[in-house]
Amino acid sequence: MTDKRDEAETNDIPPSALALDQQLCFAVYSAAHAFNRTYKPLLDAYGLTYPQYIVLMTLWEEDGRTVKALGETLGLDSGTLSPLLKRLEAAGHIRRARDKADERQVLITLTDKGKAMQDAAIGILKGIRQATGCTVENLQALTGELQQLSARLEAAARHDTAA
Amino acid sequence: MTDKRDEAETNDIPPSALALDQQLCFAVYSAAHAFNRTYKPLLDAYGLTYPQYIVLMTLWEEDGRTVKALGETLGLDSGTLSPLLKRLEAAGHIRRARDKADERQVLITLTDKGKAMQDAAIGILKGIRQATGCTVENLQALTGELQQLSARLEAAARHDTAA
DNA sequence: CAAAATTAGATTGTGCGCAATATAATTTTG
DNA sequence: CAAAATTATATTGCGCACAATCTAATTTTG
Repeated sequence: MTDKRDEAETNDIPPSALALDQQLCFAVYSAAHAFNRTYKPLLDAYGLTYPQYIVLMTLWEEDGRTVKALGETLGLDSGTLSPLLKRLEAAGHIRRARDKADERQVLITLTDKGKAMQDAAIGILKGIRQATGCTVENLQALTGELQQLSARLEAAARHDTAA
Repeated sequence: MTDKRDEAETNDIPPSALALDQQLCFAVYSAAHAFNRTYKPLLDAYGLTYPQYIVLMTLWEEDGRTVKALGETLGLDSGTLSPLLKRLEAAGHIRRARDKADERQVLITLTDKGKAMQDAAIGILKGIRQATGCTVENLQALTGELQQLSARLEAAARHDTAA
């Protein structure tokens, strides 16, 4: 067993490594699409998309957040959130209002309709869990590994950009 | 330890389960974005997007495929692929030509430029592996788990649609 | 073989997702 | 306190992603 010699262990790339079905990035990309396709019929019943749904989830955890705070939690910028939030407002789930204290900020608050969606979310969550076919422990383990992976990828991106 | 009683094990949902950071779907969604952000600077150098890149990867494995075959491999439909393939053709990476034997089909073939990108892909792959901070074994294990997850999600979606 | 059904792609419309830019409000500095 | 820098959000443009629809080609059926 050769011990890890710094980068040596990541540098021996066999030709077969370019095969699509061996790449983690593609497995993640496909799983994201698979989740989206699973959520779609469940969310269509409420006229929501998955990104809109996770915005509501964020607000259920803490209402009255700014657009910036939502963006940091979800990893999305204003170019994505601004129109999305307008659609959520048009659908009656949220209200958008400039902060009186700092008019640069827009505070997002749930309407009664937006709060009520939380009840439906329990049912949706059950449907998704069943579709994954995973035990709760299995779900938690995989979730944790992906969170670590994302953190490392973002850290690497930050390093390269900063350098 | 209570044995699994059919659905019982998936039905006890504590309120905290709606927390965003406990959801596998969001971990997958975030990891997909993180990968995309990591790939972007590497692919920008060649004027490619990640979806365009995986189309090329598919063609490196087997050239001369139809749009439908590409769509089945990648999980994408013609609404996504048609314009994407036109951009890849405009950039000189592929050629599109109707099949003489069956004029409904369009055969996609790599140009020399498209084949040459395969050399650059090795370097990109190294950069990505380093950014993940994972060992090869770790990458393979996670990839396998996600492939199983996607398969179960797609199977569940197919069941529900068919029923 | 002609009508009906199926199949492959392309097109249109809507909604992300993000870079680049613009605008307005606030904070920092000289 | 006024000019400069920073901050928060909005807008624009481009590229996925997918449902719905359309056209043309092929296959199936009567």
